[in-house]
Amino acid sequence: MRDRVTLADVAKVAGVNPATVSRSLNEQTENQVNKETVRRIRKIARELGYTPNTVARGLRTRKSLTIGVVIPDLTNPIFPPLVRGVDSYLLPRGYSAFVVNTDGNSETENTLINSLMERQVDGLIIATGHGGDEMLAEFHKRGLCAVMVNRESPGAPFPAVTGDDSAGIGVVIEHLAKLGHKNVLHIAGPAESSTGRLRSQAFTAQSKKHGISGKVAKTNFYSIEAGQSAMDKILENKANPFTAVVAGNDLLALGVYHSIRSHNLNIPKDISVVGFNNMPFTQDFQPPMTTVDVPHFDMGVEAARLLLSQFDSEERAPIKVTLPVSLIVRGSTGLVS
Amino acid sequence: MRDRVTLADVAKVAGVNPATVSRSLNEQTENQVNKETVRRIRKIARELGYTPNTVARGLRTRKSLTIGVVIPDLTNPIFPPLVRGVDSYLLPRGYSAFVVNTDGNSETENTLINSLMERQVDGLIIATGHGGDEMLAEFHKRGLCAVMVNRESPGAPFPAVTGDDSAGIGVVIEHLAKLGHKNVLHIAGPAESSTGRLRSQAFTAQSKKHGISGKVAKTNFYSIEAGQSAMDKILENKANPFTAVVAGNDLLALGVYHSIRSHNLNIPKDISVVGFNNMPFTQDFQPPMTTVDVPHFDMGVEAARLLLSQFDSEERAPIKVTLPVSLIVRGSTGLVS
DNA sequence: CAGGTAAATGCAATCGATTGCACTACGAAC
DNA sequence: GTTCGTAGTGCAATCGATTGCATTTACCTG
Repeated sequence: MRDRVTLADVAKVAGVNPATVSRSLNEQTENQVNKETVRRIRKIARELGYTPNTVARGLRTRKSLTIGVVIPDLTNPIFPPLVRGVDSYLLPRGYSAFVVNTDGNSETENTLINSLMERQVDGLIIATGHGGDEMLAEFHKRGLCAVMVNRESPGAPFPAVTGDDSAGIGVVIEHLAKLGHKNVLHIAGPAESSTGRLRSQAFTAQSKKHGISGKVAKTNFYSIEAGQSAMDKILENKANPFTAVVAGNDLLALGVYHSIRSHNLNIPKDISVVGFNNMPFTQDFQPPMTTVDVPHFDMGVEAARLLLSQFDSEERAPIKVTLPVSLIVRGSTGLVS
Repeated sequence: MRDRVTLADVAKVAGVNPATVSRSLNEQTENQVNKETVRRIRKIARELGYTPNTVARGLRTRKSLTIGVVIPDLTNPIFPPLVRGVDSYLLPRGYSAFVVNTDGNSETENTLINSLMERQVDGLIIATGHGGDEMLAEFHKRGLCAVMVNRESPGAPFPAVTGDDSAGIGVVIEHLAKLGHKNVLHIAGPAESSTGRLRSQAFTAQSKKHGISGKVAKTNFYSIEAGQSAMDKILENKANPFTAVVAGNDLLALGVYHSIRSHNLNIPKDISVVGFNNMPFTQDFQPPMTTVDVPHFDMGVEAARLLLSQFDSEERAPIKVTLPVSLIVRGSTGLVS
């Protein structure tokens, strides 16, 4: 793209100083310029096809109007809605989002965050579950603006937006208790992720509260494969008394589906299964999945809102926003036979 | 983020000119500087925590190392793999991707592409199905680098990467013919999209070739809702002779699932259904969906590769890359009863 | 009519990095 | 002992827009 029209080009045609053009085109400063001149300059700018150079502006103003969004993996279907939520708040306000994928690798995460800083992002929205806590603390000291989403940040007092994991697990256990389940298995998400830990803790606490015998199996990733292999291991042990499985998220739950199916067992007749997130397509699985709806789009909106609100205010309180979740009962849970 | 370390800061500490620091830190120019000096300066830069300012560099070099990726909607599960493919090629080469969503709205598309241009993207990867052809032609004249993916661009001779739509529909029809289907319905994607048109044309041609009576129903969007309502309308007409439905993509096919189910019919016993794309989770639907696998990740890689290759070479030939597709037979297609 | 005020515009520095050109040494060649 | 080449650095312009300050012009007031 060559021969771009610059402020100076417009100024030359209009016979004025570039400064005047700059002021005329900016709504904040146009009142410093004669109304008639503004009209004339705007017209010329339009005719010449002038487009401001955001890069040059960013250099001078020290604002890039760009936000970095750090997620583990875009192909996990909970993230696209979250990103869209972020976008929906940022775009009308002149901001754009840079989305990067860490694949759960904290080294990759460091590299990518650094690359985002080099690109002068004004702030970060971080949705990765684990890693980089010491780096975040370092960044916080240096005055970086960031908001955590779907996670906490023990080391750095950034604001955080999360779903109500604890309450979500609560309604799940309550639901299973009502159906008569006494022995429930939790396929927990990775312990390095705060959602993994929180849901696991809540599971143990709530089980006890409802007089349910709750056991926990661990996984290293939030993925279908991890869920399947964890469940496979459980089912190999013939003498398992479980009548229901609470998975750390929907992907793990889907892995559990695969495992149960491959062992010629029936959901929910033999084993009930519950997911977490209500990601797209869970209602189309066989059977439709009972899960906990988490408002990911809204989480994105809220995170973006919090981040931008930090730019104005000097104080940076470690605000915590917890969004309500709700149980979606479908066909994967049933009465104990 | 205040108090960033700049080249000048490093230069002051090292007691040299900023130019020398710049040359020392750049692999292309470091041989212009004394080896010992380079070593010293690099050490100081590291100790001070210097990070280059990509914005400033971009202003001077007229390269942003940024690529704009224009897609209709990130929540359509075929796009995350495509974006990841683009990323996987760009990142190791120092580029980053700006992803924007147009929601199939060509006015939004214009706005967003303009915003990307203002941000000085070095090139564009465009995956939106329709709209903006005259704008693309204009951009092409002005020397913009772009690659179309999953679509053609009649108005502008940009390179394009697509799946082999025609061959895909071919194997689908062949498959259905073998199963004995004589009356097949095509729920076509929007006519404004090149995939919609191509698949529809291929359907008509291939049906004729195999002696199948092929009818076409149109939709305005690639969405579950559009597929469902289109199929609802068909099924209201009691006297329909169709034994199989070929949907324009998997989302439309899923809508067809919903419609068929709500009419208390069975897939594939009453009606066979075929999708297109093999998007994630199609194998987990009830029944698992027969569909055409399109290598979206590879399409992203290929698009990125083509785009970057344009930067070097002066000539910009309208290359067309067609990636092979393959039929994935699952449970949603069966013999005619 | 002098003096003051405000509106409108120009001037020039600035943001941070890159790069063509000029300059200084130093060693080699004649 | 000049002259020349070359390696190593410095100087200063540049990218395009923004903005504090200076300057001009016009108008108003006493």
